[in-house]
Amino acid sequence: MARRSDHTRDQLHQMMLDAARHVAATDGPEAITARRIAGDIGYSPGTIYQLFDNLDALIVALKSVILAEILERLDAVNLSGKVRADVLALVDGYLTYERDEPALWRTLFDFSLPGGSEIPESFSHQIADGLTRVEHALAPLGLSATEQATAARTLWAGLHGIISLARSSGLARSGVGSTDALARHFAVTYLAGLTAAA
Amino acid sequence: MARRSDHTRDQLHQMMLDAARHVAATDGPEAITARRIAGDIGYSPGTIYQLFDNLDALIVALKSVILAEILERLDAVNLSGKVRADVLALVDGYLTYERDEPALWRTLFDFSLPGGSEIPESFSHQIADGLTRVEHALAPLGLSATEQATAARTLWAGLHGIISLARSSGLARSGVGSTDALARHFAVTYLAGLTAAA
DNA sequence: ACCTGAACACCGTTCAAGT
DNA sequence: ACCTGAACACCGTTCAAGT
Repeated sequence: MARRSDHTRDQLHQMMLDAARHVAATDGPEAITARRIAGDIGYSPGTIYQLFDNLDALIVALKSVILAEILERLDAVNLSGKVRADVLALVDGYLTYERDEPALWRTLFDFSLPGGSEIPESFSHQIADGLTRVEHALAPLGLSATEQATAARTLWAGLHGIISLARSSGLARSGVGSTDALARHFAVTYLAGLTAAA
Repeated sequence: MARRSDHTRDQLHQMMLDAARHVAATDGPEAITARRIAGDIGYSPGTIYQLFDNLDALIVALKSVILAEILERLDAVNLSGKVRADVLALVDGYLTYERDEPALWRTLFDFSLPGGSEIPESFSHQIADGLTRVEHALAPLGLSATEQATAARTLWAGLHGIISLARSSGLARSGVGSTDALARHFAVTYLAGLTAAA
């Protein structure tokens, strides 16, 4: 058998990404295999390699989809102009995504690609996009461009670390409150430090 | 062939851990395979399963070794009683380990185990140990026990997030300085926020 | 041109067989 | 009792063969 052309190249690409997202969300990123994805869309494993260089490339593309979903959450936040409230709203949006789709969050951050896999251009671009949202929320502080960029990155990374360690090593324990409380404490305290220094 | 008893059970356990550490440090955690570890110590793959339930259990044991090495770095820091300097010294110790042994750092944090793998008791205990070091550095601030525990966890997780994202997505870019600078900025600013609030 | 599916070189893990 | 190594059920990836 061969030569079906039931779907265009773009359709096939999308079907594979959709299948991969579903598998990751349902059974975790480690359940993404060439045979599984191909089977789920009714094609043979070999077909994947017509659309992607290899399975890692498909997973990287999926990561990009997930990151875009997180950015959507951040975009849904209406900025009030009050820095503290706006940063907390962004933090909440991020926390909410992680709670809604823990397996996808894990696919994005917890599932590292083997060896010296390159960070694709588009990926860095998306991260920069997310950081821009945070910078907007910080704008009323009137920091210098460098300070603002540094602050956005620190907030982003700090929040990431709290969620990451909470998931993998039970960081939030006995009396220090929930992960959410820790994340909010971090954001508020860091902001206090920023303004105290200025 | 069979029944060699060239080594005791404990020796074999240690040899496997040593081999795994060497493989991870040299070729990364993904290079740890049963055949590779067994071959490196001159045994057959099956022997591994006499010492460990499965390969993941061996990797978890290796993670514990790596975490212990990090704790050693923190222990090597002499506390002066000046909070800012002491916290920065701990941060430096941590950053130094990551720079000295990036592949081992990756083995500990970047290499997640499949599925619902449990966090072993001893692991949480080691993390708590590390947090205690940070709490000691914070002691002069005279925070309540809860505040101190929260602050130590926030510093630990925030630093982790900065290193983690710096490695995986080029967080430190254009004008915001190095990962080290970002880490120090975070620690100093968070501490400023802590004392400003008090 | 597009797709298949068998084949290759790997995995983790098990377990009968050997000493 | 301890260890082997072939075997099983998986991987990712390739590519001759089919339409």
